[in-house]
Amino acid sequence: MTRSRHASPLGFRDIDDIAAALRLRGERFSTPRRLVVEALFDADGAVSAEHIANGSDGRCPRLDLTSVYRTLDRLEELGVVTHMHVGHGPGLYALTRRDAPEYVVCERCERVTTIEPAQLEPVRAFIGEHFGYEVSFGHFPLVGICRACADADDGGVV
Amino acid sequence: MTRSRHASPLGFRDIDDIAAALRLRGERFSTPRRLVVEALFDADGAVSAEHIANGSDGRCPRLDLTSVYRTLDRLEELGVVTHMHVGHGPGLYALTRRDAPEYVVCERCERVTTIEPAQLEPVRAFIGEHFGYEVSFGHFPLVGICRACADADDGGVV
DNA sequence: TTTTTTGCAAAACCTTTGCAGTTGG
DNA sequence: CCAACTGCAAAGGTTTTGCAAAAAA
Repeated sequence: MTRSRHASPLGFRDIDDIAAALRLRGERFSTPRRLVVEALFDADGAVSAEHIANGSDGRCPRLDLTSVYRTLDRLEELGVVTHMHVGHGPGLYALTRRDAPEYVVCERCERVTTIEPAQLEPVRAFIGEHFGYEVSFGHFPLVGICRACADADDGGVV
Repeated sequence: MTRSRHASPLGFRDIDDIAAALRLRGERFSTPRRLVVEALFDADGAVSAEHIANGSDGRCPRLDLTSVYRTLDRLEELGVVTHMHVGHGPGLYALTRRDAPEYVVCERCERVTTIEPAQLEPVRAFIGEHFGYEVSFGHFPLVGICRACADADDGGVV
């Protein structure tokens, strides 16, 4: 099993890895920055800046929202963080994954499903061929109705 | 050619049609509302509330932004208007088309391409089958890079 | 005349900017 | 010590809400 040290789903293995990347660029790894990164490691999926600023729902000390946004911006420039836009809500941030996932979001319940880019290759090819666009669903996810919500409709409306 | 009176691409044929629909619901067809509707008829594609409020680039009198938003909301409830979200910008409004078009937007130049829903049926089927979502691209359009911008990249970056 | 609609002001929401003080290295 | 970072305050862009004045029917 001589696998790469980067076999994990994350581009950066741990907090120290990210701290090192920051220091390498002359940036500092302050307490607020550490808290933001920890919040992202702890998070179950993508979270809003406010979620992080509020202490990940009480799991860590509160931070200033501005600092969180600034930290997330820096981390995104570094490639450590990626954000996406779900519906009308705030931007959602997550640690960058090496395989750059794409998403489908339910516009009813906001459920987010992660998809491996390779699985969407047929869609990308079709749209490229027929309409001349190179589409991607990492920043602005696909939007639709998930099966559960569709089934709920059947029960309620029909 | 005994086609339906509704053969036009619009669900409502003209301004009087919309005025009638409003009055039918006990609503009034005021001057501001008429101006909003005229702006939509005049518009080349979907436009922002601000574009309408500012008089569609001088082609009609200025209106209060709030009233424009309220009018657009009412018209949307009536089914006369539909809005969509393009990138990070403001919502864009257009008269509802009977064939409910879908869109692809270039995230670089904001070019919006209209697509007949039938043409995207293969995409819808694929995503429904593989991921269990009924997707649509009328409210949150597909996002990608158009050919022109992709070609520009080739020139500049390579 | 009566009910709806308007316009203005203010606020809500998400995000960015400016700046003085704090902190990491 | 000094550059980088933080927190606060304020503002920017989009949209919503409250309310008194105006207008439609």
